[in-house]
Amino acid sequence: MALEHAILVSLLEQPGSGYELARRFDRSIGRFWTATHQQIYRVLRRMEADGWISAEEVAQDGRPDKKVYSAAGPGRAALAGWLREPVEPETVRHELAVKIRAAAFDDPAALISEVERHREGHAALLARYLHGERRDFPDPAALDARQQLQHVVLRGGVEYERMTLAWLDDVLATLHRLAADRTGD
Amino acid sequence: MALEHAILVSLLEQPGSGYELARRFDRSIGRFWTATHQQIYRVLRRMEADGWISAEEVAQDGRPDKKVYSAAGPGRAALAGWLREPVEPETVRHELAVKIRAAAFDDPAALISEVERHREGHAALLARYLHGERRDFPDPAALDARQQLQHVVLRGGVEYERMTLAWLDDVLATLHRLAADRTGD
DNA sequence: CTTGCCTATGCAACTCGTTGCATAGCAGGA
DNA sequence: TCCTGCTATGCAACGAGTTGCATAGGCAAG
Repeated sequence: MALEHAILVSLLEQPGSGYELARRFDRSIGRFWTATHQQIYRVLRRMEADGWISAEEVAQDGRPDKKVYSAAGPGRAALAGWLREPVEPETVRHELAVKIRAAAFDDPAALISEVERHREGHAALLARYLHGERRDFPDPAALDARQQLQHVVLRGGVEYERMTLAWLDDVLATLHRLAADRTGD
Repeated sequence: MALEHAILVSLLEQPGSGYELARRFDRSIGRFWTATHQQIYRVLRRMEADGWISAEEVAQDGRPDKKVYSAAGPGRAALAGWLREPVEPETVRHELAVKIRAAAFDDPAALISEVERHREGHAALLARYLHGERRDFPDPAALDARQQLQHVVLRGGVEYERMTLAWLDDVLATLHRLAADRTGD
C-alpha cells in the first residue's frame, strides 16, 4: 500500500488538511495514484495515531475549522524505509482495452464514439500538463533537486498522454476499417 | 466492474476452466486487467448462478477434474449491453512515480538500482510482446476482425512499453545528474 | 520414498476502495 | 427566502481485491 506514502510525500512538499490533500490528489498526484476523501481521512487518522504525522487545529473565518497535518519524524523515517524496499510494477486497469477485444463479438462501429470521447479526455489532459509545465518549469536549467524530480514525473505523464493519443488514433483507424469492410460486402 | 466482462471476452475467445483463465490473466489480458485465481473462481460461480456462462465437468487422466466454462446467451447479451455503456478512464497505480517524488526527501541515488531493475522488467516484457506479435500476427494484411482487434490492443502494449523504457532512461539520467551534483560540491 | 512442484478448486479473514449519506456554517443568485 | 454550491469532516455499509491456508492426486528428481 502506497497511499500513506503518497500522502507523506504530499505533506512533506506542503502541509495541508484532509480536504486540501483530496484536491491535490484530484489534480497532480491523482493521475498516478487515485484516492477519495474517505480513504484520505481514514489514513490520516491512522497515521496520526501512529505518530507519522502531527495535526494542528486551524480556525478560519467564514468557513469551518480545519486540521492541518505535517509529516513528523517517524513518518519521514517510514518513508525512507519504504524507499529502500523493492518497487512493485505499476498496475493498469484498462477497461477500454477489454472493450476493444469484446467488440469482436458485437458491432465494432458501436465503439467509435466512445473511443473518440476517450481521445478528447486525453487531449485535454495533455494540454493541462503542458500548461502546468510551462507555468512551473519555465527554465529547466534552474531547478533544484525537488523540482527536477517533480519535472521528470510530469514528463512521464506528458509522454504517456502522447503515446495514448497516438494509440487511440490507431484504434479508431482499425474500427473505421472494420466498419467499412462490413458495409462494403 | 469489468472483471466479469474480461472473463466473458476470454471465454468467448476460447472456453476454459478457472485455472486456465487465471493463467491467461497472468499472460496476455493481465497486463491491462489483473486478477488472482480467487477473484476468478468467485466471479465464475456468480456468473454461472446468473446464467451468464455454462459449465461442463471434464475428467482428465493424470490430473484432477476441471470445470470448463463457456459463455452462454445471457452472458453475450450482458457483454453487448456493457459495450454500449460509457467507458471509465483507465486508472494507473504508479508506485514508482510516488517514489521518485519521495526521493527529494532522501537520497535520490538510492533509487537508481530500483529504477534499473524496473527498466529490465519492461524491456523483457517488450521483447515478449514483440515475439508474440511475430508469432501470432506474421501477416497483418490477412487478419479477420477478431485478430485485428487483438492486434491493435497488442500494439498498445508495445507502445506503452517503449514509452516507459524511454521515460525510465530519462529518470535514470535525472537521478545520475542529481547524484553527481551532490558529490560535486 | 520422500520432498517438492504442478494441476485444480475452494474457504476464511482481512484490507483496500467506493458510495451514499449526514452535518454545519457561510456565500451568492433567483 | 430558498436553493445551490463550497469548505471541511466523518459514519456506515458494501464490494473489490489480497493473503494464507486446505485439499487432493500425480509427476519427477534426489
